[in-house]
Amino acid sequence: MKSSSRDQLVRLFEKCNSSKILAQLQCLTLKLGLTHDSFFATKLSALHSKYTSLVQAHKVFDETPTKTVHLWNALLRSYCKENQWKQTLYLFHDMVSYGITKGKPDNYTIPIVLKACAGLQALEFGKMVHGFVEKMEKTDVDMFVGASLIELYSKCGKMDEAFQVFLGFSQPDVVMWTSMITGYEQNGNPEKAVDFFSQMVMIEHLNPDPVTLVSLASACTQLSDSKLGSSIHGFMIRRNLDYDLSLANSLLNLYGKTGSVNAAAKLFEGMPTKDVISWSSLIACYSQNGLTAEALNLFNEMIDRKIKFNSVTAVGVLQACAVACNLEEGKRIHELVTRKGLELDISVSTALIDMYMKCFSPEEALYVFEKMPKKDVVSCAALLSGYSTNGMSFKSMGTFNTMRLNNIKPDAVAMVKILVSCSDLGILQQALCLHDYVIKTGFTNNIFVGASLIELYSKCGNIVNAMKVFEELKVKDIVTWSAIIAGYGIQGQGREALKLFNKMIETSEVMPNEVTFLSLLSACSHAGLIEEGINIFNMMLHKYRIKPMMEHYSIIVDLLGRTGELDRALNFVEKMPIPAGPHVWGALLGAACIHHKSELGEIAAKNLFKLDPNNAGYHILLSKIYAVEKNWDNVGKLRDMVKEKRLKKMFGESVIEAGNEVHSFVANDRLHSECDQIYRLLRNLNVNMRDESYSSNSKSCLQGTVEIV
DNA sequence: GTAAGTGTTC
Repeated sequence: MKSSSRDQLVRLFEKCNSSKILAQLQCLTLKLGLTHDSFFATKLSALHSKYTSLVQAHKVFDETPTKTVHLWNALLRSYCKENQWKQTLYLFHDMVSYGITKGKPDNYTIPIVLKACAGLQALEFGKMVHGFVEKMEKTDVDMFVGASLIELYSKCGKMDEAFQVFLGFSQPDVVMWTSMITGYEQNGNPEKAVDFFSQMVMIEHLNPDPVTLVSLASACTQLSDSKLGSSIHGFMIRRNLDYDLSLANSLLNLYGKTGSVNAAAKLFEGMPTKDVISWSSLIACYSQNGLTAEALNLFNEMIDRKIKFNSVTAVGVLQACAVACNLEEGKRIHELVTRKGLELDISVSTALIDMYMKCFSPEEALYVFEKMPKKDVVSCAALLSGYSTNGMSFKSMGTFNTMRLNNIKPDAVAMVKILVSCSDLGILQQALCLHDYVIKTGFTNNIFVGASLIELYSKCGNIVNAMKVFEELKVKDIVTWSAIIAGYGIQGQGREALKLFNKMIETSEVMPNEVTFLSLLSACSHAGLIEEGINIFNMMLHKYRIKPMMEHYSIIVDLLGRTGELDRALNFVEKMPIPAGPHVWGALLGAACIHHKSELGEIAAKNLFKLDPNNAGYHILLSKIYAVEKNWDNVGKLRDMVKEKRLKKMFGESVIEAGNEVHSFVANDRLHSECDQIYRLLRNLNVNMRDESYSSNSKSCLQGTVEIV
């Protein structure tokens, strides 16, 4: 009788799927006097953690006198599932010290405990558990334990140790292989991850499952290998795995990151089920590939279809607003996000700051920043770099100081942003301090930081230090090479820049890219090296097969133009394979202005007024050409046009360091306390320059402007 | 009972 009611109860427990049924089952167990039966206690504890609470689960555990391994395991698993890793470890400690009634920690216990260790990155505790495993009979250790050990070591960044565990098994299963692949992928070694995958499939003839393919797809994302990615997609379809949501989502991400927008959209269309991750991934894919309208449309579709979005979705769509410079939509999403209470999420706030900064609304960005309950490196970096894009780099330095006061340590990206902001200011004193800081914080060998430091010193006029930084870099990549080449260019030392370029070609295996050529061409332009510049341009085209961008064309026009080769410049523009953009015509207009060629100026201006009608600078340049010719009628017409269109010219601001002070000036500035003396000195300089027959053109004074247009 | 998927500053 008793045994049959016990069997019935077992069956009822199997069917339990709600807290209500659980409560009834608990009553029934009590009535039948089976609460102390460790089997039911274990079941009750597990069900409580699933349907009610951990507290209830723990209560059942406490009230059970016979604590079997199963009961312990159930409670450990409950804590671990709730990510209460510390509690899990305390509990395990109790279990081995004094708590256990029957048996000892087993193959079920170890993976739970190891998971908690991995979550806490508690390597020492994990090693102790490993020691525990090593004392077990080898035949008793199963592959669940093996996979968990691999996960522990891989989460602690110890792939060598993970590999040793892996080698300890003669026939590792798919999960163990996958754990290794995931480990390498997550520790920044995607090549090795792909290697292990090939071995597993080609040599061991094991069948990858969806999880294996997810990890492989992540590795492909890191490698930007969309080819291998598509073959995963093919494999997935052949094996009918396309129902696997995680796998489809990770492919969606892969396509997005490798710029295969159409493939991503097609995959998304065909997915039988989609979750918030699928939607967010495609929105981010659109944003990151510049299809901002598509990103916004998809987000709006989500709202229309009442699909709930989360903070990740918000970040993706805010990026679209930032890229599109769409302040209106940005504000609307800010409101939506606030209504959902997501605006305090640190990454949403950061995306908002970035969006407002890129939409030229630094006040709004600061408002979001100040409301953040907790600031981190990334949000500070977003604010700091936003100030520099809004021409307020002096505020960036203030933000950097706030960071230091709040003990927020910059990472490599933040460091780059700080250095770039300082470059805008061109303050050598500050540059030296920052360099010192870079050394102290150990960023000296980061190539991105190195390149920014080189640029900083160049812009502060200290090429010696720029070169020192360059020479001390252990690894020199194309970015650092281009930075030092550009540095010499800024100094007007075009020949040195060319020498460095040749040295790079001869002594290293680094291949020049479009940025390198931009730096080189601009160096030639600043130094007036016409033929060298043309040669470099041809070399880029024919030897390196790099397709010139608009910037390359405009530099060549600038180079020809400022050296007086105006016919060649116009001829060059007319032969361009793509229609010339505003910068190209602008360079031509600038050249026409320096050399007083009103006819050429008119050609350029005609195109510019079409391409960039609201730019006051071009109107002013043309009017200056007319002024030199004393063609006051046309000057007047242009001035009227500017007034009529209400165009405003942006002020160019100069900053100079004298002693320990930084002074800033704009054109015709009379605000400085020593203004009279400054203008007196300028006049003297002008006289001296004329005496030295320097070909300054005080009538147009446009040399600086040509670079800006 | 073990392995996996989207996001913030370059």
